Formats: sequence, C-alpha cells, structure tokens
Amino acid sequence: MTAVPLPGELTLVDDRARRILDAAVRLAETGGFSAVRLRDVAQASGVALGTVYKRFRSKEDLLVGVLSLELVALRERFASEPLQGATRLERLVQCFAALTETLCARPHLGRAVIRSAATGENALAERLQRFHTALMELIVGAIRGRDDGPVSALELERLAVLEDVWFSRLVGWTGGLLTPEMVVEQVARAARLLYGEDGDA
Amino acid sequence: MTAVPLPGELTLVDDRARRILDAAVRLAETGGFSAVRLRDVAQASGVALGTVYKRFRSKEDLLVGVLSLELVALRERFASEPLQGATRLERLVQCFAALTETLCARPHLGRAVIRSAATGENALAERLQRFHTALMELIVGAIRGRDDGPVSALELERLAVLEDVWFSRLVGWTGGLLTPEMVVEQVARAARLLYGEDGDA
DNA sequence: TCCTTCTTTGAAACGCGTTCTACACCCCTA
DNA sequence: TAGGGGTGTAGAACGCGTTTCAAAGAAGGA
Repeated sequence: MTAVPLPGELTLVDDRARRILDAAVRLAETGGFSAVRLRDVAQASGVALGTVYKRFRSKEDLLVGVLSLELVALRERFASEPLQGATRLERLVQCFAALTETLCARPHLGRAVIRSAATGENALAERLQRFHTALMELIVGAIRGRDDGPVSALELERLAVLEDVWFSRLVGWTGGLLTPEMVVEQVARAARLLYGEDGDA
Repeated sequence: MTAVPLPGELTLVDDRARRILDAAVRLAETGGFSAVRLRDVAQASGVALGTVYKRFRSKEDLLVGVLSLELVALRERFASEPLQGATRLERLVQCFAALTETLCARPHLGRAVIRSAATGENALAERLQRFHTALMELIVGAIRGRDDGPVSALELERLAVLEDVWFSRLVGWTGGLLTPEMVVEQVARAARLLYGEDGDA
C-alpha cells in the first residue's frame, strides 16, 4: 500500500501529510478557501497545528499540495480510458475538457486550489513548477495517439500557450466571470487558432 | 483639475479615494503586498480605516484599483509616443513589452497588484472586468497602424489569447519563476505562433 | 538501561484584515 | 433655529494565519 514516491512529485509516503491533505480537501469541498481553517485541518487530521506547518509552509502551500492528489487521479483516468479523438487537436481539447471537469466538479475545492496557485508566492514556486512539468507530461502522454510520432518542439510551445489560456480562464472562473463550459470552449478556440483549422493529425 | 470620469472606469473625482490609492502605491512600492497594511494606508492618506473600507471592499480590491491609475499613465504614454513597429505583429509585441515594463518597473508594486488581481475573488470581478475591456481597447488602439484597416474578430481572439499568456506569465514572474524579459519573450513567441511568422501586416 | 536528538503536542501569543460601535459633523428642509 | 440623514472618525473587538515555547514521546546508539 505504501506508495513508491512518484517521479518528480510530492512523495506521499508520509502518513500525516496525507491525512492533512485529505482533511483540507474535505473542508475545502464544503466551504471553499475560507472554510479551510488550519486549526480545523489540524484537528480533523488528528495532528497538532505545528505539524501542519512542518509539512506545508502556508495555507496556500497546503491547497496547492492538493493538486498532486488530483494529478494522480488524472493519470489513472487517462490510463484506463484513453482519449478518443481522431486528430491530435481533438484529443487535446478533450484533454483540457477533462482537466477542467476535474477541477470544477467540486467547485469550492477547485476555486480554493486555483486561488492558492494564483497567489504567486515565492514559496509556492517549487511545488508549482513540479506540478507544471508533471501536468505537461500528462498532457503530452494523453494526446499522443496510438501510432503518432513524437511531440515536436513546436507543439510543446503551443501546449504551453494553451496551458496559459487554461490557467487564465480558470482564474476567470474562480472570479465568477466564466462557466466551466466557457473555459473549455475558449481553450478550444485558442487551440484552433494555434493549430490551424485542420489540426494536422 | 477635477478629472472628468474616464469612460468605463473608476471615477477618481473622489479626493479621498485618490489619496488612499496614492498611499497604497507608496507603501506597495517599498515593501510589496504585505507592506500595505490598511491601518497604515488609512493613516498615510489621512482618513479613518472605515473610510478605506467605504471606498474599497478589501485589500485586494484596493490594489486592483491601482490598475486604473496605471491605465491612465499607459494611455498617455501611447498617445504621446505611438508604437514604432512596421508590422502589426511588431507593434503588438512592443505593446506587451511596454505593459510589462510598466508593471515590472516597480517590482514590489507590480507583484502586489498582480497577486491581488489573481486572487479571483468574486468581489473583484466587476473591477477586473472593467480593467480588462479598457486594456483591450488600449491595446487595440495602440497596435493600430496609421492607415490600418480595423481590427478583425479573428485578431480580437488572438489578442485575448495573448492577454491570457501575458497574465499567466506575469503570475510566473510574481512567483519568481520568470524575469520580465522572459515574460515578454514568451508573449512574443505566442504571438508568432498565432500570427504565423509573417505577421500579416 | 540511560542519554541524545528529533518530532510532535498543546497552548499561548502576535499581527493584521475586517467588522462594529459610539460619537461628531455637515448639509438640507421645515 | 431645530431636527435628521448621510458621511467621517476614533477605537475597540473579532477571527484566523502564523509563530513561538515548554514539555512529552519516540527512536537509536553506547
């Protein structure tokens, strides 16, 4: 059961850290960012407040940590049911749709996480950097067709742009300006702009 | 002297609001987000704390309000010295470079503002929406060549994508992951991807 | 078994965003 | 000239993120 540390990512061997994260998720699910009071997190996970701070540098750090949980879930999802689209562009859009769905399915939690990620604290940089590369790998793997060639440098650049669009729009979603559907639609539109209408296989 | 309210934007006729904003800018310049203590803002601007909260809904709201000041400055700048680039793509990149420069020139202030904007609080949506449309207009006006045609719907979509990239990268900058030069460079790269290498006039 | 070192704990304390309260002031109308 | 509504002020109070500290365990090594 003890997970072998996933490459380039938060090692969750630490039982306490896991319990703390789980508690944070539960609290965030019901009441969002402000409902995650660290005193409550500590109590709900059965540790002392100091222990929470030993594992996570701040409230934002804790919530960003939730991302690595989501990442594991997404990896499994894509492994068990690969994307169906005929072209790479199609699969790409489906991929972002799935990511968006995952984050927006539990809106309070999603908003809390994105808000934390967007804070731009220096202390979060490391964790976010790790998440970013892991996400990139995940996407690259997910949109790669059965007998596709490798992903070119050009495509990586496009991907980076799309990730930026996705992130910005998610922030728009957390602000109540956009619905999840709009987020996906606008990422799709950006993808079409980048790939040309054809979506070159 | 009393400014006529700028179209679609924070009306700064209110003297107190202006003083509060100025004080916030001064404090943010020296010490960033955390140095903007609302008690200090109130004192420095010669009003009571309650008055600050009468004008601005939160600390973030206040700092986002600074954006409308910057906007005025940018408008003047672009009016007095129009962008020089030969193609629209070139002017576009110059425009984003100027925007980035403006925000990053006073790093503490810039970071504080972006951090506030990225928080994604519902209460900020209105102000940010206004800023967004105003910025869009500003860019459209700035990149429009002397005898250019109007900006097409396609170009507006491209612009929206670039703004997203810009925003995301700025967040990366506030997190210490990117330098201002990298921000500009990556927006430029995205622009080239969107416009094709030519930059179709 | 005792000593050392590291972690965890419980609880208090601090700082600051935010809210609330009581009071003064100003302008307007009767 | 009196009264009243809206705005500003001073200051206290509240909530919660974050830090700090003394004491209690827990794990290893001589």
